Amino acid sequence: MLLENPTKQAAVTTADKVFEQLQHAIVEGDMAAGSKISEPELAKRYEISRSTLREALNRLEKCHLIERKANVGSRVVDCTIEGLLELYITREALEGMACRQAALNMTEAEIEHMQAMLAQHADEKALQDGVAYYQEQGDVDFHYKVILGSHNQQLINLICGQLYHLVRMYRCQFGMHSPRATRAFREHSNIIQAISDRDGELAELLMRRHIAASRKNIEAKIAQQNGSEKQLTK
Amino acid sequence: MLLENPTKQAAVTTADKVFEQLQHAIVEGDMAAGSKISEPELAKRYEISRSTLREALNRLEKCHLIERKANVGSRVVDCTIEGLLELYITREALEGMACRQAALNMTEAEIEHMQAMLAQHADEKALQDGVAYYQEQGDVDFHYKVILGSHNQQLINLICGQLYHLVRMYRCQFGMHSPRATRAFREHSNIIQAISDRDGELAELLMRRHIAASRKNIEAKIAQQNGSEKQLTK
DNA sequence: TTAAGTATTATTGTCGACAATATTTGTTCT
DNA sequence: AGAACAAATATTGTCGACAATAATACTTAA
Repeated sequence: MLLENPTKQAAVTTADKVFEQLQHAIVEGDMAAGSKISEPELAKRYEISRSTLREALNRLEKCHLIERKANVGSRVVDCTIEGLLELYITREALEGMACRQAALNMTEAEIEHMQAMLAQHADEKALQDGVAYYQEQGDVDFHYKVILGSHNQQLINLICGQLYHLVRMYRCQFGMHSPRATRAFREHSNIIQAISDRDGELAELLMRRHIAASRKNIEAKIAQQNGSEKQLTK
Repeated sequence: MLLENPTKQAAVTTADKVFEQLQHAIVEGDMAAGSKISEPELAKRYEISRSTLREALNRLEKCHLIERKANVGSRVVDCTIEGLLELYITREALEGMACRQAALNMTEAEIEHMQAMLAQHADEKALQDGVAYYQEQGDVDFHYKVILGSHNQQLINLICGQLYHLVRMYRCQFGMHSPRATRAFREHSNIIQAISDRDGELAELLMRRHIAASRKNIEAKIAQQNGSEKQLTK
């Protein structure tokens, strides 16, 4: 089975479980982006006390899914185009470096495993051409493997523990399903090659271009959406 | 007056104040790195309830100064050489990108202000040659200005709100006072020039080299310390 | 004496109530 | 009628107590 987030550990406390539920609700848009959060109401809905709810809210704040102001309260972050661009620029920096480190630090076994994963995705792609889900999951898996391969706990925490929740939120809310299957596959392949060659500089460059391409793809889709919306409301 | 952290806002709630005190205590080493945190004891010492202490602990965890395990408790992060290297590699990625964005997004007024600041530091340097404090503060100010100049809230939050607390902690605990005054000054000068020329690519490259140089400087110092320690214990 | 198991203690997680602050509603004056 | 001020309401911040889990100390058996 493919993990949603390779860095997360089992939710043992009730605050953990509520945190995960709220996380899903925010990412999927069940809790509207930008909406205010009422502690008494949420606590009642999840049948927990405000203390443990606040504990859960603190974790949501840690991965930048909500924002708190003293004596005022919490709001779900809102998804803006500016925010999306900022997020992808940050990803470019962090994942680019992670990829460079992966080229330096990954074990041969890890590299072989990633190559096998890519081959498997290639088969699935050939089989279920057009079905975006596996490709989507494949993309996420690929990026996680590279990040973990950096063997840099700081980078791993920042990207997997914080940024990726926001990335998933934007993907859900803007309805992105990474439809650049064949091109992304080729890019992944080239990146793995660079890592396998232990060419950190090239690996970083390729990863940055890969993410930049993804960003531009999303930008185009948003521009397109805005265009059709304008036509509808006209 | 020079701000310690340009992104922080006034501490209004008592949890905020305790958070700041604990932050100082951890950064300066008054709370030993790696030591366990007893909630009842700390709450008693600061004369607050456990609830507000836990609120403060949550913020400390947000900037990676403590680590929590469910049903076990919190520990102050420990300063290892590996952690230091990971931190600087992450800085290289994030501040490099911030510098590139600053070259694209800073206003002319901001650039002029930064040039003026550099000139002032030059005077101070000439006047108080050898006094490292102002140079240290100058370095911090310079980096903050560049980061804020990126106009990228994501980068600003990550670097100023999270990484820099750890950076200060390492600087304090390892007794670093950035003694590469003249060289750092020249590097700052070149970076500002690149920003002023709106050359994002060069700006990023120079910033990355600047941070890498700082990292190597610290590495050398640590190696030197270890050497003398070995001699002492021999 | 050591090891394992059990009982005890201490620490963390969760709860409901109160205090302090912000927001809303209602009133009064211009 | 609109704006400014005041009262009432609701929300967040803080507190102390209880429940659940982990760490410790003790007892017992091999």
